[in-house]
Amino acid sequence: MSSSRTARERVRAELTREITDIARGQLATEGATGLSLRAVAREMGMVSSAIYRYFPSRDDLLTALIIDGYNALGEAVERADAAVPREDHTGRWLAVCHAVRDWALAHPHEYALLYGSPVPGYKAPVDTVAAAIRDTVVYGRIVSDAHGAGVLNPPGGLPAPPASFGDDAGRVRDVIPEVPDDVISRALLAWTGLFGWVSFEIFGQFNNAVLDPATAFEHTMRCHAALLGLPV
Amino acid sequence: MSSSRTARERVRAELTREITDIARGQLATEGATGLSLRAVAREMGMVSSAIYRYFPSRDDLLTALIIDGYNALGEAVERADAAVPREDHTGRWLAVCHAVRDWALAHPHEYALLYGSPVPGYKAPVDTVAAAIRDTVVYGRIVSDAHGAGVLNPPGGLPAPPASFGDDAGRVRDVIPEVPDDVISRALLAWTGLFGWVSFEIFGQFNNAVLDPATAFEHTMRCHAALLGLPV
DNA sequence: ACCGGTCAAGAGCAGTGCTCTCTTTTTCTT
DNA sequence: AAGAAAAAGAGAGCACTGCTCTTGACCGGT
Repeated sequence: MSSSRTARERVRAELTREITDIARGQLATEGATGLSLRAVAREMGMVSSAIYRYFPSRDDLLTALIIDGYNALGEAVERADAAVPREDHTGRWLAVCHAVRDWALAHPHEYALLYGSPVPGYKAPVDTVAAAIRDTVVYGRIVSDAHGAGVLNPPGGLPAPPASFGDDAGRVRDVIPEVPDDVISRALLAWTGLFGWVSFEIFGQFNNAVLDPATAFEHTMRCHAALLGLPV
Repeated sequence: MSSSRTARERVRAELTREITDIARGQLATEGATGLSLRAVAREMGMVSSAIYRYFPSRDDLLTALIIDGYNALGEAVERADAAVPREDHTGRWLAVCHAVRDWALAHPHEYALLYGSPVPGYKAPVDTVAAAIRDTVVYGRIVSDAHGAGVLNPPGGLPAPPASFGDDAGRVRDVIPEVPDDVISRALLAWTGLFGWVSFEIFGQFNNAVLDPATAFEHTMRCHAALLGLPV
């Protein structure tokens, strides 16, 4: 019977969840390298070796946390996008920007795990990629929708992407369907600009020069919207 | 006599340098968290406790490496800028962009140390800040020169920064002197965009979508130049 | 009633940062 | 020049880490 099997399976799932929860707590307070399997076990009243029944190594636990993080961020971004009328493309872009920044501010260590230096000796398994692009997919749909609605009106004077960009543009088109190369190029600029800003802020790169980042962020993201061609 | 004093001081300076060199090597191959004082000592034929005569803690060693890294990057950026005619502001900007990217590609772990997640429990001492802004100072001078020469011609349609941005703009003006708020705002956008791109590339955030990053990077930085108002 | 799979527990290995003490070497002072 | 003082190396040791292996308990299906 599957119910008897689930009896065991269920406590296993619950323990697994408890482990990741405690680990996430440690991550939040100590950061990625401060995450200790033994400390997690201690907090659970378990012996350290028992954890290995659930996660074969520390890296596997980290991977679980990374996937959770990507999903949490992706969900926040999805929710922010969904709260804005579909045809308000600029509003959707700004909502996504704020969702990313707010989530990063609320979970700096998790953000660092996702978008900071990769943990040394750690290579992201394929499982993470699907979760990793959740936010990107939302963003791609906004750009795609705006282009489809014919509201993209980029400022003049921008150089056109070289023909050799076509191959990469084709691959990026998987997440930003049906837009020409130059839109893809500008979309990449805005996307890297968003995360570049947030990373600067979270990682303390502004060196006390920007004390009111909320204001500067809002305005910079508005500029990015204008560069993309969104109406501002 | 100072020469007798330097006898000891000199071997001390040399050993200090040897420690940082070996540590940098470990950093390059293993990454920041893989850096081990004991391993450094072993490689020097020293006993681990002796290292503590030179660096009171692992974090202090890391700080030294961070300062070295900022200086190395800053120097690369300064050289790249100096190799371009002063009045070719666009060329200087592109030279700086390529210098940053090339240095990051050549020293990914060091780049991660500087611009990735801050090492947990580690906060940058004040000493690092001076070294940290070397590249920024070069960049600021380019923007300042271009504005002074009257060649900045940004595309229309960009929103103007809000008045509340003025305070932060004033502080940023320390490194980008004598330019109005809107130029500072655009300069911040380009600067964060540059590092956002490089971080995405170095940290593997492009997820196999951008296989020819050199081309896309060059074009994106050209776009940033145009947005700044530089002639392209 | 038994038997096979699952799990917790504990000991143990190799490694880490760091501290303390002890000895040797070098430098400064008298 | 001799002795005091400062600096540096060596080594043992503490508390911690990830991880492995073995042992013994429990639990569900035949």
